[in-house]
Amino acid sequence: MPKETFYNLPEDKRNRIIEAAIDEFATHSFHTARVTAIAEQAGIAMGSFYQYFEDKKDLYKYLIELLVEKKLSYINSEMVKNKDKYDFFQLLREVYLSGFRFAIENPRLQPIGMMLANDKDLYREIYGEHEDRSADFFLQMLEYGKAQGAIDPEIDLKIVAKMLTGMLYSLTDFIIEDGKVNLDDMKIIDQMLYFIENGLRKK
Amino acid sequence: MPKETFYNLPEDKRNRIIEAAIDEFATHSFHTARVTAIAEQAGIAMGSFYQYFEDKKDLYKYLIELLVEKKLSYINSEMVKNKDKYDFFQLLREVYLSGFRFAIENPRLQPIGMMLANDKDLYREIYGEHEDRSADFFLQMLEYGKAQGAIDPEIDLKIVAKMLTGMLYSLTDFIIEDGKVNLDDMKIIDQMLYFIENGLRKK
Amino acid sequence: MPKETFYNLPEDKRNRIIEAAIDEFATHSFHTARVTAIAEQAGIAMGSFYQYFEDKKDLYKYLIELLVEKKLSYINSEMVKNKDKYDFFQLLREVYLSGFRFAIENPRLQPIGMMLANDKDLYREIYGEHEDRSADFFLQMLEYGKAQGAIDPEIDLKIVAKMLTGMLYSLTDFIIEDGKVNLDDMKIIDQMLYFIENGLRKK
Amino acid sequence: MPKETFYNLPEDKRNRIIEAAIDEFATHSFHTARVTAIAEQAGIAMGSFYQYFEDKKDLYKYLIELLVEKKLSYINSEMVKNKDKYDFFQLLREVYLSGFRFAIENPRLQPIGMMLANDKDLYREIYGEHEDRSADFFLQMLEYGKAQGAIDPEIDLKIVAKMLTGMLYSLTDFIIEDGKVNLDDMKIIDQMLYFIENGLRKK
DNA sequence: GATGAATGAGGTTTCATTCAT
DNA sequence: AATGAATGAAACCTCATTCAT
Repeated sequence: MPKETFYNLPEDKRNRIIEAAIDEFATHSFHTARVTAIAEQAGIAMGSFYQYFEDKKDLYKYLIELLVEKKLSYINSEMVKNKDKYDFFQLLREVYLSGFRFAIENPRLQPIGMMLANDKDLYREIYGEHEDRSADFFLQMLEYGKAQGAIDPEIDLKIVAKMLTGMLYSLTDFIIEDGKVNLDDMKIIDQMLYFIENGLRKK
Repeated sequence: MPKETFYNLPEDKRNRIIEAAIDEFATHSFHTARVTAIAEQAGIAMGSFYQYFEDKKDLYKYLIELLVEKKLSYINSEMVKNKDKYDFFQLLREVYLSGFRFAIENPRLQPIGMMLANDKDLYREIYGEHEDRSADFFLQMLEYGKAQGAIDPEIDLKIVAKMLTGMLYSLTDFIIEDGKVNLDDMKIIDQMLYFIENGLRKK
Repeated sequence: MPKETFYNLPEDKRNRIIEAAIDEFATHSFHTARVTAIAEQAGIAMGSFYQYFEDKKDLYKYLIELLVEKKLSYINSEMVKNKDKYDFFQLLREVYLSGFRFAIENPRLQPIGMMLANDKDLYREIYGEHEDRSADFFLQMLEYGKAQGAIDPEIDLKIVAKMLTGMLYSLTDFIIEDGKVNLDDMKIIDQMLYFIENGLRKK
Repeated sequence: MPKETFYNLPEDKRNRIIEAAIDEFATHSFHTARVTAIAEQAGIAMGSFYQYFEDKKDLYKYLIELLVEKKLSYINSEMVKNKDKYDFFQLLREVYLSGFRFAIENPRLQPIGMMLANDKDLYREIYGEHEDRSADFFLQMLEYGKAQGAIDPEIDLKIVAKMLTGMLYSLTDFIIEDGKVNLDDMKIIDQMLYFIENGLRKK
């Protein structure tokens, strides 16, 4: 919740600040990130920062909100576009794929999320007791898949949701690290899907 | 690489320092961890700390080394004991299981590893360019399994190694969070294995 | 000495500013009082403030002047109305009484005066070397009383003037703190007068 | 409550810090007093300050405690020495006199007390709900005097206690301002006593 | 004249590390 | 070798005042 003043800023400057904040939080944890660095890089005076935001945490929360929103809209738009065309596993593929695409197009955002996930106190301050939102998301998908009869009913969905989350993160990391992955040949996705599908599909 | 003096310390005091360090680094990132807190909790003088270690990072590296060693020996001892009795999937089960057991018995060590994994700079400083040691470990296992003919040859092992790593971390986290998981009923493991095995096994 | 612009303001706005300033200076010392708070509460823009006043001190001086004026006129009007009807002690009673009444009716002004009295530097900046204007006032009264023959000639008027000042302040504070004092029963005044009169009256 | 470290300091340095603090708080309110100035004047590093005290308020509270203690012991020693020799008014004289002496010998302490008295929030933080400790002190004395039959029973002691407090402060201020008052000629005290005694004594 | 964003000096506090005993 | 005080470089944040529209 930035202050009014922030929203009144010319878009250009507002963006500079957001970009600077992303840069800083992508390379530093919340605690080691320096307000000074953000202000400097954004080309504003220290004092100005505090006219836009209550404090460092205020900016951080705002940023997280922004990123989540961006990512969700990104993923959903893909899903919504194709919802009817796919069965559960194709849907899952889309989710992973859009996740990867998002990460590739916004490589600085990945570490921010990872760092937040690792600062339990901060995470709780932002999301309350919601343990893990990503797993929740997968859990819903899985329940949908189960209802469709696509998933082996023997399988504990809660555990699989956790596993899918972990895999998504690891692979995303892998893909970004690698840098030069070309998602279009889809091999990595297919490999992964092949693995998951065999693991889940009802026989 | 602590200084000579550290190794010359009576075991009792050395342990107190290590325990204090674990406590601090388990609840704080490298940067927010305070040397003062460690010294205090260990019951040594601030000045003494710098007679045992070069600086904070020195202690940290040493600690990481220690933990890795401890974990590896933990896992390996289990494996070695049973190596001949199991096929690849049973081996994998043992690896995961011992990973969980280790985490449950040493719950403070998990967050330390997670935090390190998220501080790329620090990670690199410790492991050089070695991207991900856990994935390396799984990769070796997978190659062994492939050689045994247990694994579907279609599958890209490098990717699966990453996935296995991610799953292991996520599930470990899940198990620790939950707190009251009783590994003895093995259900969670079986669920997971069921999933993985279907995903990998040669048909 | 506010700027021209201030005096040109519509009375309503001018009053809002004065009221806001009183509120702020009644609850904060000169240094801790915030211009921002005053502007905000008065409903004017920060920039406007500096078009009305040179700076914070400018407003403050103006305010003090205003308050002194208000208080003096308050007291004098009572006195003047009744001057001929009373002897010295009755006059003194009126002074104290009107002092109390003023404080009760304007409870926010009391702390402002107290705080100023305690900031010697500020006080001097406003009143120059005039040590203590309240004592001066009492001194004049006392001299008048002495001339009338009402006061014991043995008594050093300068000292008594100081004492009367101190008592007035303390009692005013006492009365305001108490909150629910009903001046109409006059008991507190009579008690005080009884004490003072015995102390001063010529025998 | 300073930290251990402060008490372990060589007396010389400890005194330098106390002196510097007195200097700063005698000329600035709690809020405008600067830790920097104290450290500088005491000739210690900024960081050292925070090894001796929790924060600025910690030092301030300690200082107040110190001053109160000093003043009380000062007054009491005088009283105790002479308790049996004097009747109520002589005792009162001693109290005032020792109050003046204390102020003259410790002229920097007076403004500190005055400023505290004017910062209601701070005062309450230090003394809880105790409205006014000085008035309490006088009230006890007056009750003692009344019991002895020295004081006119018509008089409301609570009010007089307040008045005595106010007078004491005003006169102390007067005396210090004046600078060159020679208490030994006692005239000022006698004047004041003459006034008070007439006001209170039973007739 | 009015507005409110921009500025930056200045203050408190933290903590890794050094130093003196 | 052990101690623990000393140091000072940051970091965050506040607010009076100026500036640009």
